[in-house]
Amino acid sequence: MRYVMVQIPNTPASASPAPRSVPTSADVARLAGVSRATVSYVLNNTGAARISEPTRRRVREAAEELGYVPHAAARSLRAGHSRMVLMPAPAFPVGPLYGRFISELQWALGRLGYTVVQYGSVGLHGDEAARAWAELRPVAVLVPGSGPGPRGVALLRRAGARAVVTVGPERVEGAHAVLLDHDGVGHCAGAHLYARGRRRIGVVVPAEPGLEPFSRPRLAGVRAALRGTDAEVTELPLAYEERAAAELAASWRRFGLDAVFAYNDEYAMLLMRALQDEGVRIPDDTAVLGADDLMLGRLLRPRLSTIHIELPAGRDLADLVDRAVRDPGLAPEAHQVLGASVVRRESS
Amino acid sequence: MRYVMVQIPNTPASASPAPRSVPTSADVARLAGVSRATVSYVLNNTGAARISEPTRRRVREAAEELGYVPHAAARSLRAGHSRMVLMPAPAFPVGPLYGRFISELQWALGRLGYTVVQYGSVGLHGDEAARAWAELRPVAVLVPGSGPGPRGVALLRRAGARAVVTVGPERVEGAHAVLLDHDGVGHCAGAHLYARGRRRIGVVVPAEPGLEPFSRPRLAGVRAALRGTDAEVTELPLAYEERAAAELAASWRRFGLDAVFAYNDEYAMLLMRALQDEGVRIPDDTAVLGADDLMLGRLLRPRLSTIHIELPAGRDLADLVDRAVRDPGLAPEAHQVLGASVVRRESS
DNA sequence: TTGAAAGCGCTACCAA
DNA sequence: TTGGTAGCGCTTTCAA
Repeated sequence: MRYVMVQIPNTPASASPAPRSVPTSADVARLAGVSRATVSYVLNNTGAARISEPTRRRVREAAEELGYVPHAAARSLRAGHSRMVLMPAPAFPVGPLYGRFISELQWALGRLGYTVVQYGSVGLHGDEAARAWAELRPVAVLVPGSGPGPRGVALLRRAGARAVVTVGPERVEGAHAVLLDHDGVGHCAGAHLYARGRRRIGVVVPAEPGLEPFSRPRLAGVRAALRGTDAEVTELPLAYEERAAAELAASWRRFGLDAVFAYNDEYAMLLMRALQDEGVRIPDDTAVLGADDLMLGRLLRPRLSTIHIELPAGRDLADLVDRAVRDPGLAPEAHQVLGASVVRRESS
Repeated sequence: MRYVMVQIPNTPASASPAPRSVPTSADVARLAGVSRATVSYVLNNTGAARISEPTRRRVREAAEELGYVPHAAARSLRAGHSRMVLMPAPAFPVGPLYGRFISELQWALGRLGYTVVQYGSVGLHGDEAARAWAELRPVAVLVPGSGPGPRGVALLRRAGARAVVTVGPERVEGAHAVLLDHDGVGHCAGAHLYARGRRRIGVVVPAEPGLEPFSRPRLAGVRAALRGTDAEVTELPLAYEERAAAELAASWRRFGLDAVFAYNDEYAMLLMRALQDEGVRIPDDTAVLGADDLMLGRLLRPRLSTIHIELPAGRDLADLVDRAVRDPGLAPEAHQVLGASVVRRESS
């Protein structure tokens, strides 16, 4: 079905008024009968007690009357810096876990006086994206997922970014890094399944593009956990579609797997359903393990075992950004996020 | 468990170099031995063939060498307008449906030469938020959910926004509106359940804050669909937690409901599981109907009936924004989004 | 073919 | 206690 926009008749009253020009501080000054400097002093509460109360009132009233709003770009141009923290909007589909993390982070940065802006750099890649971000002269850049290369980071720093922080699986030269330990997630999964006596272990790798930075380390972590044991790891590419899951399940017995780590809870649900439809018993024939500890895992039957992931607290990350901004000489640090832990339920 | 940041020792090589000042077009001009005007001409390809090729090369090389990146704020200050489309980041948790919509929209606006910026205005409300947005002097503002009031819209327009578009359930004076027809979703749900012979119909209303703009109209739509019939509607507040669902399910028989419209597929899954655990047969005792047509509905047993929602195509919305920007005199239009349709599976 | 200079809106220094 | 003014980085008109 094709979506169609249907225009609804407007009430005559809603015709827009003639567009006037945007009021500036000069307009406010004129109306209040003072200079632009005075306006600036009053509206920013600088030079504190040095402006008389009547003047202040006149200025404020004039600003109110004109609907004056300061021009952020002009202000930061003059100031030579901004309080903007730029966050490229991630290209991959974000789950609820990550969404909450972003919210919390924005809130924490807001408390510290920063303005968080998510920039949709669709279609831009690598250094090109970094260039686009640099044009905005953010005071800090917070890049989720696999970000710019070292050249991009250098570019951003030259453009005045006092901190570049990547949040993802790998470290980038010149940038602070919050390393999301996806290897650890995989390791945790592998160790758990091994401890449960499983030896032929499948690992789902999403076919969707953009998830490689997460899926690769998770797979590698499973491999690492089982290295030197008698267990065997099989990589299972899987698209997030019913058909793909059904096909995988149809050839399941051929793989001879007694366990599968399904990348996350959503893929686990998809696969588990397909396996059940195929008559595979869970966990008797095959154990299924998810990750992210989403609500839906608790609602499945058998209840889904999962890897609980503790993301960095938004406050901590905000503090890191703030520290780096205040002290740009601060050598880029790498921080390892801890927090992968098994939540065993019924599927493993 | 508390998350902890662990600092990893740095390689000595990663110490940051002395921070130099940000190169400007004047620096480029100096290095290339030309004037700033020439630099501007070359880097923007203006005044087309009027600069000699050798000069162009010198300028480009100088820019490259310095890592020059133009200053967007200075540029738009001079130009008197920007190409920034501001989108307040929604406060409510966005589902995959909405996430895809945003992506598509960003892409489409990007194609039209706009820069999409999501602004995290956590903690700001109403006119205060509008003021914060206005400071950025966006050329257009695209507000998802329940946005600013008429005063906020007026403020934005005075600050130079050539288009204010709300995407949500209600219309705001002075703004273009894309009306997401949540009433229609509820209506569709009510009509379907009635047609299936159900007469005592529950409607889940999420207890989570921020979802009211969607849940209220959906409830109202169900009521509207059943007005004048012998069917009865019961409002069921429900938090997105297992316990809450279990409690609701425990007292289910007391309600005597033979159908429930569960707000969306996720709440439906939550409730359906609780009902099944309670021994309620679906759909025999109670029909369950979700909304949003997510993948997970297809994976439930019985398969979840749902309301498929066709969101506006990003391209269409981008076109609306573009039209409004090009012709600011354009009277605010309201567009009704069509596209609620039943997908009957097994749960109803 | 290139340069000089004005000015976008704002703030901060210095003078009155 | 208030005003004049320079200048942030950029583009664009006018002159050379």
